[in-house]
Amino acid sequence: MAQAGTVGRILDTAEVLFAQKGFAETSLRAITSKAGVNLAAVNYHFGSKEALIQAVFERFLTPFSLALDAKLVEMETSGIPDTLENVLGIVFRLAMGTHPDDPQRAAIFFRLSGQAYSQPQGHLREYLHVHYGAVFARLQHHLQQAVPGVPPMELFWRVQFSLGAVIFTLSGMQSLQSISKADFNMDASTADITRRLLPFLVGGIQADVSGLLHGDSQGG
Amino acid sequence: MAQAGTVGRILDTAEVLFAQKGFAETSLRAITSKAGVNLAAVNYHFGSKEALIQAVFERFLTPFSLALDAKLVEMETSGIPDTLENVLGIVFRLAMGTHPDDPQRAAIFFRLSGQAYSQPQGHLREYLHVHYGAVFARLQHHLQQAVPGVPPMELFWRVQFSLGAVIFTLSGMQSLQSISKADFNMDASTADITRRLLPFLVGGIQADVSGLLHGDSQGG
DNA sequence: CTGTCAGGCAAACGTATGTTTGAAACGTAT
DNA sequence: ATACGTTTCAAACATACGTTTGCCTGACAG
Repeated sequence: MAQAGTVGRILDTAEVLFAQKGFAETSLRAITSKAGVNLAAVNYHFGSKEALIQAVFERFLTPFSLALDAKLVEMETSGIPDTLENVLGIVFRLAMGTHPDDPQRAAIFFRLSGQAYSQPQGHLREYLHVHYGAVFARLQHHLQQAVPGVPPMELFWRVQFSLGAVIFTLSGMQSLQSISKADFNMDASTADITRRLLPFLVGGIQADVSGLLHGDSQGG
Repeated sequence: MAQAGTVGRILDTAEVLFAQKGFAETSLRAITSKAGVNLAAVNYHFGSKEALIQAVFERFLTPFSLALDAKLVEMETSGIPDTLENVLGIVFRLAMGTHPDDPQRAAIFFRLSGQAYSQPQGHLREYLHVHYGAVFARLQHHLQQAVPGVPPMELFWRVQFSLGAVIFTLSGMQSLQSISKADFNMDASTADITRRLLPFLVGGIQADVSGLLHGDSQGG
């Protein structure tokens, strides 16, 4: 969280604020004042606010994407079986561990992803699909190996459902924590939640496909 | 979609725009111009933008909440067993059917819920918890009957995961549809997705709880 | 006809935002 | 020391927003 230059400080601060409050609700003035840099620095170094958002994602997703790809390849070569637990475990550990120094970084990662997907126009969504679609396809392929009984189309949607469960939960974790604390008198950390998420996702993805025998071809 | 008075037209339009673009990104000018009413009408009839948001939710959630409560009571009295399929089926059919004339209304319902939960400050979230917490508790109770083997704390989180899967997917359905169409050359309707969601959620909620034998007490 | 009042209207107000500007400060090579 | 490209800075700009204002309309009661 203590990058030297102006660019780094802007990215560090923007990343946190975007995750906390969303893109539209985070003003450049809020970023620059908290980062201790001049307001004009954003437009000078990045060009626009939208470019800054893109830069934040690039800094986040590129290392994650590369690491995930490497881990999946490593899994193939070393003959580790394609089980849901293995594949999803890789994703989770990677998301949690891209920045081991900061335990809250994983929450930021998921919250940012959630903000990106929630974007109405979907500019960012398309950007993500273009730049990181290959890794996503490889991930989906491994999941498909894990559950060959689930048609590809069905798996596609179940991955989306899983994404929703992860991102939505971790995005709203602050509020949910207060609720769970009130109802159950218990605290819950990010690691706690991800530990609970894994069996839920496994159960959902490998659920029975009876009663879904309609248009589940696997074209294109 | 064609309510008579100015108030109704504002609510109808605001509901759609809020669901499409979110609260902050939807200006009063956009609402009033699309609704064909004067800009000042919102502040005149509702007092403020935040009050309008609250009014939109109230109009949406009150009938849904009442209907859900009635359906759950009806289920108790008529002796229908508390299975996940039954309970979740009620919720889905109700969400789809609160406004049978408009098939897209269900998507709006879920998207609005997603926007509410994504709200950073959580004002709306607290409002929802206060006004509709009882129905939610009853729903959770029935789910608990369906999966007695899952500890209450675990069930609480799995319901949150399920909410995430539902809301996230249906919120981003427009973008997802284009992706699924590109990758699988298939279209997907809201009814399609909810049909796919049910087995996923059932599988996730009733998943094995082995390996989660930590602090799963059920205090307060 | 007159008075009253809720509702509708165009216009303006104050504020916050993203962006741009022009000058000052800095580092570096000549 | 001088010149030059880069970076920083305070200030302003244009725009969009939520909200408020003052006037107008139209119906209805006296």
